Amino acid sequence: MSDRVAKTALFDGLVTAAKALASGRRAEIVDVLAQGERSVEEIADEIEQSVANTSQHLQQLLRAGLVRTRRAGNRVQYQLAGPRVVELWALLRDVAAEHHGEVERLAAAYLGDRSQLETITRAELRRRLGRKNVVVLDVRPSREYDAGHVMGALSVPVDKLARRVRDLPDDAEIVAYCRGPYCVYADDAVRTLRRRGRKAVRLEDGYPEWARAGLPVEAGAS
Amino acid sequence: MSDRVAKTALFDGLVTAAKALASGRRAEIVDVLAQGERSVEEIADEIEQSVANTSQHLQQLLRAGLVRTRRAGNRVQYQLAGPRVVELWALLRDVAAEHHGEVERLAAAYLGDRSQLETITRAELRRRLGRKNVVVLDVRPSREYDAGHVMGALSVPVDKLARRVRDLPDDAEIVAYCRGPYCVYADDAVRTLRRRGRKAVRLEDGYPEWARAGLPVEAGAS
DNA sequence: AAGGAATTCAAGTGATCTCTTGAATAGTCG
DNA sequence: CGACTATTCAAGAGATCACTTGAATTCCTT
Repeated sequence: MSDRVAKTALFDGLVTAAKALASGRRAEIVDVLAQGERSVEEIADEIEQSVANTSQHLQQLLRAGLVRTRRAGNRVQYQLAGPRVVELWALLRDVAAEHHGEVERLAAAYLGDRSQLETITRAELRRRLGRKNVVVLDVRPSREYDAGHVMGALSVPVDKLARRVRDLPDDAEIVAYCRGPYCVYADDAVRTLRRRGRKAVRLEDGYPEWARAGLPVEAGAS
Repeated sequence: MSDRVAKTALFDGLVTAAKALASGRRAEIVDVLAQGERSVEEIADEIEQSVANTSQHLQQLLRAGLVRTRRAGNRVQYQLAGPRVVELWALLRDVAAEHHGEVERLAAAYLGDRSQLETITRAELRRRLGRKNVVVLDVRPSREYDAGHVMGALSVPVDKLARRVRDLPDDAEIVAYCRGPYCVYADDAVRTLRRRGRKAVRLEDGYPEWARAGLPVEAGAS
């Protein structure tokens, strides 16, 4: 085999992970799986694609080794193959945000105007953790909270937030977080809370990044 | 604009860097540019593609923001847009090696049997740096050495190694490095040296990774 | 062992990607 | 200012990709 052929094959191989993530739909899948394992149908639902199409995307992620399966009852549960995958997805996003101007405009179109929403870093949240009158709110679906959440956080899924605002201490500073930097839930939560006169900010990214950074987490229902 | 349309566009946008790196040829380009800036023709030569095709690949990398240009004399010099790009390429490679079994086989086909070649980590090289009778050999083309190399390394391009073996101290332990973990130069160098009875090992990765890790470097001709 | 739900497979269509060829452009240097 | 060279553009061929539809598997449950 000539050197050129072998080198071509090697670099084409080294690039499998990029190929696997070179589709917005597969990136969405990785983003969801970073919150915990899911069946094919649940993923299809989340990314709003047909089950057949979703299954094919999952096969590709599987072939690239980014994802693993496990049978549970009569469904197949997919999960990320390891922490490096979350890392890769995060870096990819960051590079796009840093080097590809377009992203900002697209984010604004999907998330709305964020300029009024204050964010804090993981380090800052870490510092505030456990302080009196700081409340950390996990606004993801409760199943994701159960699978793992920031130590001491309360589970209040966005769609239930309006009804539960009154349960939160009046004078608390509220920090909301959700799936990641481009997840709408925390934005919506902060807007809802501020409209009701609460002090609320959002964590700049989400649970997967917090966990990956080795910061304190816990699991289980509230 | 519906949420689904906006979300689709956002995730498609977040994935631009993956798309840009989803081609083995473009990955080769990034790998070369990690050694320093190059003109289109030089890159075309390195990746063994036509100039027109190479130019188009470069335009794609440019549009994704992974690469920058600068005019120098009557040619255009391309360079990587920032250190995150090297980081991304390295992570991509690592994930492929870790999760995609195929890579090992492809690497063996291109690089030959590596099982006899001892490697050391950056940390280990760092420790040996400056010790008596340890010689660090940069076996890349001398231009790449000039652009930046491991502190204290000697420049001996592989194609000149055979002639210069006798200049190396007899009893030295030799550490060779080149462009990265899948670069042939250091492998060839170590094989040549061992055939001649020298103690030689290779650094597990290359100069870009060393520099990115903030380890001691210097620039300029020897 | 049969019924049934979840998942995967297969085939087809339109869009996108890679590389080629040949020509156009732009910018430097004499 | 004009010639020359490096780079880019444009159009086209063949391969690959994303999604659809409809059917086939698989394997749990009863």
